[in-house]
Amino acid sequence: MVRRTRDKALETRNRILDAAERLFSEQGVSHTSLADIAKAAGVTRGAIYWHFRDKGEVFTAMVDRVTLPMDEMGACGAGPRAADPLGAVRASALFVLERATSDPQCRRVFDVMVHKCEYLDEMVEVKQRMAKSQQACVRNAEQAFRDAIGRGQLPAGVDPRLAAVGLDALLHGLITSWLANRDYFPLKRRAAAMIDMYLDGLRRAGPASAPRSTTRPRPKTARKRAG
Amino acid sequence: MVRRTRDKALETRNRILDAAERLFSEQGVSHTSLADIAKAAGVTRGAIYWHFRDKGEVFTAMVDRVTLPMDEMGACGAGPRAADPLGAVRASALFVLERATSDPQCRRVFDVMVHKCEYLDEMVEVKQRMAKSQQACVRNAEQAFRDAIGRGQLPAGVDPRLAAVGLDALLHGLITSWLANRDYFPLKRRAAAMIDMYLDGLRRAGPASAPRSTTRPRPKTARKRAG
DNA sequence: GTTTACATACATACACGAATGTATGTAAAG
DNA sequence: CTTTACATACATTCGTGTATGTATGTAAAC
Repeated sequence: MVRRTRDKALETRNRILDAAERLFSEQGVSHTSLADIAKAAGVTRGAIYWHFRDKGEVFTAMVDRVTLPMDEMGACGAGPRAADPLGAVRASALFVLERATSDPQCRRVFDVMVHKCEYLDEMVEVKQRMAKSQQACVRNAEQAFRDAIGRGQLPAGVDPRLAAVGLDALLHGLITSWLANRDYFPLKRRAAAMIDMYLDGLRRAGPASAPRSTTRPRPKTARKRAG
Repeated sequence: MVRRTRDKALETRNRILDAAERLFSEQGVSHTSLADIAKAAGVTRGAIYWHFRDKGEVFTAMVDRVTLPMDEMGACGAGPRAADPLGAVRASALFVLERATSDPQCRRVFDVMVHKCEYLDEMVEVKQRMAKSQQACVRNAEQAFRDAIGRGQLPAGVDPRLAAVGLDALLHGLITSWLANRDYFPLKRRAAAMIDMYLDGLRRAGPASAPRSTTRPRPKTARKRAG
């Protein structure tokens, strides 16, 4: 069995990536050899070396096939012309969690990216892909929060940047924890409640929102600079 | 140079772990060989095999040396007898972030655990260590929130479990994102503001905290079960 | 306080498989 | 007939595990 037509070749390429996706998710990236992938895909290593330069290229190609959870955040239109920016953020966040928990391929690949690979210098491409995804998420949320303040949906005391970074961290933390142990928290069922809890907290924030805690640290005479 | 006394042997063991910590953090776990570690520690592989069974044991020993960020959460006394449970949570959370950002060894090891190793079946010990740390954090926060409701520090509408999981996710997400890219957000400087934003949100939560968003999805006739 | 006997704390050397990259073969598509 | 899309074969490196050597600490016997 040798040369197939162009589309057959593409199909072979996808079978390789499918196999890589499964094996990476089962055994981790560095513990999966190209021989393993070839065997699982029903081809030889020669086929892999024809389509990709090395394992790193297989990995990035596998990642490039899917839409990451946070990518949904930038997609959902929370632009300045949206009538309900806060609602858009809510919908986007729910979409992110929905995709992360329900789309099997997205879930598998993201799990590999978070828990089954090591980020060294050679992984810059994938790392930057993730960083871009995150930055888009934060920027979008920040803009939406700013708009929400302008439209009176949020009090002026809210720091849009802080709120956006917090939302991103919350989503990221939820997804990664849930992927590490799905019994830990029923993320799908409680996703809406979690997002609403966070957004409601912003909505009700007072202008001078200082905690009234009694054990709050007294202001020291000399304050250390924190970087 | 051969057999040193007992304390010299312990020193050798620590030098091996120090080298492993550095190399794991620089090159990742699976891309670091025992020969690399031995060379960096100024010993031979024989010394490593004397102190540890294999690389996995080196890794877990390295992890066991340090206190993880979330471990601080369980340590800070937020027990039922605390007069100010919410303040205790705040202090604990700040302590977690402070340790994660300021203690170089904690930061390095946690970075390795999060971004520089792959969690396969063989890594159960370390994975469970992390899970335990997280569960203790959530349990502690949940109890504190419950106490806070009892003492009137939080409105009764707050779901303690939800708030605790959210806080843990927020902390975890902040730390991991910051470790991946420290320029992304000045975590040390804004840690207190971030925690206060979250806790203030809980404090001001109304009893029926339904979002007033106009783009909120209409209730469908048939609701999908979310698991 | 030597000597004996053994355990400790490594260093050295070797044997093996595993993984990679490359070079080459080859049959079908265009 | 050339290029494509692989398969096959080979060379080499790398990492591991283990076996073995060996000098020292250490404790007891005498």
